[in-house]
Amino acid sequence: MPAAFPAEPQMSSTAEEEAYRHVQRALRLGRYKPGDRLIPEEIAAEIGMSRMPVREAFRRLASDGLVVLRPNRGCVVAGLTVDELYEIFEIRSVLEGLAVRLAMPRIDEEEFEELDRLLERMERAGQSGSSDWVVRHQEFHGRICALSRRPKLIHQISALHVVIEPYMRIWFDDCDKPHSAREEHAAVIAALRSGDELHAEKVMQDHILSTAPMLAEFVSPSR
Amino acid sequence: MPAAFPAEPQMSSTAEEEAYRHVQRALRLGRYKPGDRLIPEEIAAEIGMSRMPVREAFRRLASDGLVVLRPNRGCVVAGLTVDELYEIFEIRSVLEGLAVRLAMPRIDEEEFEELDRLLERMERAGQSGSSDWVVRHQEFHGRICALSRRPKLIHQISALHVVIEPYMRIWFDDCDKPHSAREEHAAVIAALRSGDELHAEKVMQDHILSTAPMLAEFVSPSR
DNA sequence: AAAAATATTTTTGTATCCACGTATTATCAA
DNA sequence: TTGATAATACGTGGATACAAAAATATTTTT
Repeated sequence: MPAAFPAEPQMSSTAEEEAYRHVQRALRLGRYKPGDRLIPEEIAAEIGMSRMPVREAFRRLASDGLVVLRPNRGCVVAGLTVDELYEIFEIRSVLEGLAVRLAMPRIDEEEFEELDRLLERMERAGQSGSSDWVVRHQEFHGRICALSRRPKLIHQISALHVVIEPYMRIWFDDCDKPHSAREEHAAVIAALRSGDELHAEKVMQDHILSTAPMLAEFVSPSR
Repeated sequence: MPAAFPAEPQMSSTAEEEAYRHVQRALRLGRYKPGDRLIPEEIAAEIGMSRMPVREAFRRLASDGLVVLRPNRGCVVAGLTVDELYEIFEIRSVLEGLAVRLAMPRIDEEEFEELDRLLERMERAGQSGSSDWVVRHQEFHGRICALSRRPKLIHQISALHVVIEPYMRIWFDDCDKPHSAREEHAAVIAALRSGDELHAEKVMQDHILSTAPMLAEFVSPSR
């Protein structure tokens, strides 16, 4: 339910769900900064409900690693240290590597064309400097993961994309340079076409690991 | 905070935490069966609190994948299908494989002796048929993970161990046969001693993947 | 007797209330 | 002025209250 990828359509039936979506969205867009305190009463007022559903939403957000909940001291926006950021990318590398390996046998020509299309869309967003490059990028990775047909794997990877999303946005906004993303992602597609599962897995791992250092510069220095 | 491994010592300061521990423990021990409905009021009464903290604990347990929460219809114990069980073991294989790779450079002779001790303890528990073989087994895997010094990685792996724990217990209880576990784990230690990171990673992956089919027999057939 | 409709009970979701813990400010002594 | 201490404001955790939804039991109808 963290859901970076699937763009889940369903309308929120409960107040808790609405609170969860509302705060998660704000966090992904970087509206709050790490360390900011989230006061249930304020957020509840924003979306017209009482504190209880918001409190419950906080629990889920804490499980997702988006906020930190300390007893009697409330809810603060989680931030990543450089080490934690690298760690997340290490984890992503093996999880998405696995996803690629599992996806390979399920990709037909039609699917390759879809991946090419997604790559193209990501590139266009990148050219225009629009920050929905980040969303397109998630879509690209998400599409490959989806092909693995492993719900829990998809879910976990998606959750990690949510956690790093604010940093991806900062990174993208701060670098006009047309970075090497295009070639790297094209290389992933090429590796998938090669039919060599282990090779493709490796290419995805390398792609992900090569991204981390670029983001690391934009992580708040210490803590 | 799912915590299969670290045997966190801290006393529960909040009611929510106590509820979380209480229910998680019951689920791990297999006291409830998949599909069982958990009624907040009942559990609250058991441990002497109101249903609010229990509700909140449910949210976390749902994030852990231990229960399923459906709006307006309460909380039911999650069960794994065969596919889901295999999927979890696939995920474990790459995560724990990564952990082994990262742990390797940090293991000294003293640590190897500790691993041997843990292997021995696991074996003794296995011989005596005591079902804390499962706990010893977690300790062994947990020790290796801990050496990776990657908090989030450790946390995720630990969470997966919690999810499969009930099935591990059923499996162990149902098989008096002294299974191949001893050799497999000894092989992991040997691979770590070899100093070849990629080899050790592979050995751990194979070990984990080879376990899945044995457990799969004890998963309720369909659903 | 089976199916449908209705009433009743149970349980869930959310709001409100209160006591306690924490942070902040004000007051005072060195 | 600075550091300790007391007073105050604020926020959190948890209990309780109540409305709405689901599940269950009951009655009615065919």
